[in-house]
Amino acid sequence: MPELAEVEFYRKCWSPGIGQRIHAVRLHREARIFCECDTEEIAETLTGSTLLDSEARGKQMVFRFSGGGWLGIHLGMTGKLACAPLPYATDKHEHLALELADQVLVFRDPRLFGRVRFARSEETPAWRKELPPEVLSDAFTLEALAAFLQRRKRSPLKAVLLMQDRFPGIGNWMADEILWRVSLAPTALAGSLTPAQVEALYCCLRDVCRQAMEVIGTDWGTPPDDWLFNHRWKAGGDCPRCGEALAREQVGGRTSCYCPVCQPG
DNA sequence: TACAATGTTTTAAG
DNA sequence: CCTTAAAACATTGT
Repeated sequence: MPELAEVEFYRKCWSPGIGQRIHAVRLHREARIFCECDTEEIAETLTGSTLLDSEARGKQMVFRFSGGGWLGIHLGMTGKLACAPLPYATDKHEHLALELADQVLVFRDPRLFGRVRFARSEETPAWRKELPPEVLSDAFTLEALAAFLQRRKRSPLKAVLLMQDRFPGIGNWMADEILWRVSLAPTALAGSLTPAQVEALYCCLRDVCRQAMEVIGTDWGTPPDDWLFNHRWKAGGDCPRCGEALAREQVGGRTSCYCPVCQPG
């Protein structure tokens, strides 16, 4: 489920815990999401510590704790964060719970595609330092985009936009939204764009990210009806621009929704 | 029943 | 070494 703006929304779900002491840590040590972690170290470090702050970069979140704890969370396809009042009922898909005085911060993920990383250190851990530039940052330049498209010139645009090492936070719906707005077919090869098309793509990329953060990242609002977003999810939708029936096709291993009229292949 | 689901990673092939 | 495509992962809902 979560892409750039949804991740930002979920990150803030734990903000009620900032400045609060963690009284107890419960985790499913055998869950796949902890396969890169020392779960003993997590419980040991976080119990009695205080949640200091959090930050999202693309789909990668990090929560910082007193005592040097760095908790990295990736939500995968079905992960969610929530803050619930105590007492509360747990369930089998909950893998991590941080109990505060009268609330609990929970991470649940039925499909287990999410990942947790952890470090205990004063310095920023390597896995947090080595992140690609955000799409909305100054470091994300038109030139960098053009160079990347050239490097992946034989791949379909849809597949390229999903590459997190260049477009952190972009996921299936955002990639479709971007390509629909810029009127490029998901199957168009990355190396086939004119300079003008590359520049248009650059602008749409940033616009979609910016607007998604405003609409969804703050309070999970519904985007305006002139976005592809509201029409793309199930078969039978019509293009909000021209009214044509939207098409769905596997591109880059994912179902892509597009308008065959506005985005001719 | 069978398939698809807002995501990565690994493997294999070119 | 680099790029690209496909399979695998685990579970739920249609």
